Order: sequence, then C-alpha cells, then structure tokens
Amino acid sequence: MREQLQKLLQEATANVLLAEGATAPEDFSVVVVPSKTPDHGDFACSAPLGLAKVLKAPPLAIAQRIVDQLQDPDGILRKVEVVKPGFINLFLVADQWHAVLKRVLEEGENYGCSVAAQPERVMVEFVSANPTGPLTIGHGRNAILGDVIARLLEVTGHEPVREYYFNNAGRQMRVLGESLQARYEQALGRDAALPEDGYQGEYLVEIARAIAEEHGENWLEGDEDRFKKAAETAIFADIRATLDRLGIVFDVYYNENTLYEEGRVEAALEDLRAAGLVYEDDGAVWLRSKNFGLERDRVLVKSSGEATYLLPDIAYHREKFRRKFDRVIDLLGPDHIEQFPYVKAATGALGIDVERMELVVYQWVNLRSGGELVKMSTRKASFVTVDEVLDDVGPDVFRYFMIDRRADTHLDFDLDLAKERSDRNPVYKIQYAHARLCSIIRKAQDQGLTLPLASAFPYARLESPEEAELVKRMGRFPEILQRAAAQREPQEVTRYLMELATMFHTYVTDAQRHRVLSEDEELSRARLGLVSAVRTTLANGLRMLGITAPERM
RNA sequence: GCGCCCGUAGCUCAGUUGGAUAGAGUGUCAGCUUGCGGAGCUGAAAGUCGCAGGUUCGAAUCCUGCCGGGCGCGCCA
Repeated sequence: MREQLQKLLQEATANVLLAEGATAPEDFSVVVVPSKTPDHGDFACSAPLGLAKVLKAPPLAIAQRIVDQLQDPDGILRKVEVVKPGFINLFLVADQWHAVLKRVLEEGENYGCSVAAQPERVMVEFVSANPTGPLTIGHGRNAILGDVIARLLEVTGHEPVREYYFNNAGRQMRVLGESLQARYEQALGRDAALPEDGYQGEYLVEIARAIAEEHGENWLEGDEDRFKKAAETAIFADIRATLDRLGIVFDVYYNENTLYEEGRVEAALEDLRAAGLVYEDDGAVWLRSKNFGLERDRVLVKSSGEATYLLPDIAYHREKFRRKFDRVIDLLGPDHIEQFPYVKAATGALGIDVERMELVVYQWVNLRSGGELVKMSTRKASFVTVDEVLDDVGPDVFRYFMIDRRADTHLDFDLDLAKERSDRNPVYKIQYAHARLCSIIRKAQDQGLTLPLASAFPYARLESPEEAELVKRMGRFPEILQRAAAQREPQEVTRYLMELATMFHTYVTDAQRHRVLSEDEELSRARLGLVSAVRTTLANGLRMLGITAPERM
C-alpha cells in the first residue's frame, strides 16, 4: 500500500521535474512514510522540500504542482493535503484498510511473510564458541541474534543456513586438557595444580569427578590426549543442550580441521602467494595487508610453522562461497571487529565479491545483579552461563531481552528484573495481550459466534478511530519484518509488537465504547474478526522471534 | 598514541537513513473494580538529544574538534 502510493508520488514528481527540464539531486528519492499523527493523514511525503533548490521555487508551490500531477486511477485517495513547510499528506479511502484486515484473516499464520524480490541463500554463522566451556551470557546474545536474523530472513523469502564454526585443536584446547587432568587428579585426592593459565571453571571439576567415578585411577597413566577429548565431548554436549533449551538448531557444525584435511588452508596460502600478497620475514609468513590500505601486515604462518587463526579464517570464508551462498553473515563480538577487515580483504583478493560478506557486531552484555556489574571471562571462573540465567527466567524472557536492543549498543542485562515474573517485564505484556485475545475468542466460540467469511465481512461496522488505527498498525507488519530482516535489526519487531499489544489493551479496556461481544451480532462478528486478526499478528510476530504465544497465562 | 562502537527523560533504550510538537518501557505522582483476563488502562511531572562550532529551507541524525565510557591494536584464539 505504501509502495503503491510511493509509486504514484514518484510519477507525479517525475512529471513536474520533466516539465521544468530539471533533474533531481543525486541522493534524492521520493519516499512516502506512514504519518505520525492522524492529523497528518495516513501517509506523508516530504519530497517537495528536497526539490526546492533544483526547482528554484518555494516548497509549498512545488508540493501543489506535484499534487496537480498526481494520478489516482484506483481511487484509493480520499484527500490530499499540501501543508506548511511543504509536506504532502495523503488520506486513504476508508475501505483501503478493509483489504488489510481481509489479508490478515486470509493469510493466517503466514501473515507477515513475504517473497523477496531477489531471494538469497544466506549463511548465518554464529555462536562459533570453541568447546572450552559452557556458553556464557555473551554467547547467548550472539546465539539469539543469529537465530532471529535467520528466522527473519526466512519469513522474508530468503533461505538461511545456520552454521557453527569451531576449532578443537591448538593451544587453547591443550590447556583445557591439562586443566581437566589436574582436576581429575584432584578428584582422586591428589595434590595437583592447574596450569598457569588454566581454566578455572567449576564445570571441569564436575567432568573430572565423572571420569574419576567411571575410570578410577586408570587414567593416571597413559594417553594424555584423552583428557582433551573427554573435555571436548562433555563440553560440546553441554553447549548443544543449552542451544536446545534456547530453541536453536544449527544446520551445520563446521570443524576448522576440515579446512586442513581438505587442503583448503594450504590452497589459500598458495593462492595468496601467487597473487604476490605474502612475504617471509623472521621465518614467518606475512600477509601484505597494507596493500589493501589496512593498518599493518599480519602473520599468516608463525615461524614455528603453525598457522595463525587468520589463515584458516580466510580459507573458511572462501569455502563458504564455494558452497554457493549468495551472502554470508558473521556475528562477532567487538573484540573481533578489528580482524574482520583483514579476513575480508584477503578473501576478496582470492576473487570473492566481498560486498556479499557481512559483519554484524554486537557489543558486550553487562550482567547486573543487585546493582553490581559482573565482568566476564571464560578463563577466569567469573562468568554467568546461559543455563544459569535460563533456570531463572526461561527462554522467552531471555530471547526478548537479548534482541530488544540494537546489537551495537551495550546491553545491560538486569538479572533481578529479568527474574521478576511481573508486569515490569515487557515480554509478559505482549504475551498477556495474546492470552487475553484468546480468552475473548474462546468466549465467542462458547456463544456460537462465528467468524464471518472474508467475502461477506461487515467491515463497515468497524467505525471507531481506535479500530482504524489497529488495522493500520497491523498493515505495517510485513514491512516491519522486511526492514528488520534487511537491516539485521530484530528490535524493530519487539518494538512493533509492544505497540500493537498496547493498542489492543487500550482498545479492549474501553469496553463502554467497543465491547467485542454484544447484543448486536453483526457488530460482534466484525469485532471478532478484528480481534482475531490482532491475535494472529501478535502470534506470528512472537513466533518469528522464537517466543511462545501462550493461550492462557 | 592509533582504530572501531557508543553518549537521547531518574534508570534501560527507540527514533523509519536529513523532516512536522524528540518517543516507548520502567520508576515517581494522581486516578480507573458490579465491565470480553487489573500481568491492564487514563492522566501528570520528567529533555540545553555529552560540549562547541559547521553544512541548509530544516540536524538527535551529516562534517570537524574537544569531553566521557566500552572494545581492540602480539609469530594469543
């Protein structure tokens, strides 16, 4: 609907420009946006203000000329207003909104979904935590953001693939194995110290205890590698269990080691070398990243012969595109933001269109408990796990809190607030609206009241401004989802749902003016249709965020 | 020192890419119960949009410089 109007305005504007022999400024475009207040109509356009300079005329006059040129072949406009500085306000014919209601009722649980103009196969790589410990609340933000972005891509007509990349070799894992070994010996009552930079988390104590119970002292001698293996197995099982609780299912777990086994790391290095982008110095192999305008050159292969993380990362990103993805999205914390350009530039040098490589950075999660901020580090034991928080708040609240803020701002997760199962918790307000809607619908069924067919729907009975506003707001849902998906900003959806829920609560509270179920059967059926549509929209929105929509609370 | 992110109501944050009177939640205060679920609703108070300049019809949004917070700047991952 907005697009339709925008097109009409664009044509009218083009005609005005043509008549003047003028061309629009480069970054100019005719945009129609929903009006903020009903006084300003249903939609508004500020294009005349942007054309004042090129046309050398007052914006008001330009607005009038555009309006004069405006065609309305389908008769969707009731009124067009030219106002103060140079805005054009558009008022729709009332039954335009009937189409919205009709659409919601017809599409049901598919309402909001759309078809992409250019469907893309998108890899969303997220979490990607190495199996060195349980998922922390920071990983939790990554996990929920990634999952919801994938869900949003799905409902806007794209094909996301969720991938988890991990590394179970190298120094980190060796230290982990040694830490477990120490814990094991401690479990047997022996005096053993953790390695200097060992992992201090309680979880290793538990794993060690299990090993001690099962194998007694048999592991004191022999293959030390098995501690690493045991740690990895146990921790990965733990991580998967946590993801399961969050309702996240990965399509692919990709082991960095595969890149070595398939020779892709070697190949990447050779191709970079062939492109003249590497050199040797101090016995190490360096990437000429300064050639890409980056700060400094970086090491690809250490003098020890081991690759740094950078080289496999480059190979990995090339591998992603080899698997025929149109787009690749990485979710990373702020500590990785500096490194991404190097991966991107080098991957680009290998012939990949880097415009299709995208980074979503999220800022750290500060956990607040009793007014105190908890600093988190996996190595030190001072972190809070996703599981601990889930025990207190459940997945719905957790998901909501993690996406209700833009990814690139710091997130203060107030544990005390999240724990509160009360009206202070915004997610309940939306869920409560849904439960309340279900209650009304149940009651209608008990009374034998049926939903009218879309073709014979008494739309005209919905006369109040509140009803019109509700329908209008529902009409924006598909566009909100498209925006949220395209911008990778899920908070647009939570905000929207909050608004819609509040509008409904306001509407239904004023039972004097618009009680849904009344003596007037036709009116009741019309309002039942309205209310059902609101329920559908809320339920769909929540589902798209992975949050449940309870029928009773 | 250099690079990236951020600074908006007491608190936590939005702000449709430069548009009309800067909005929500929460907190505070005052109200709403013979009423489809009060986990709700109505109203009020609360802002020099970090500071100072600049760009133009118009700036929370863009450019510059400061101030303050976070993160990064290894042959660590």
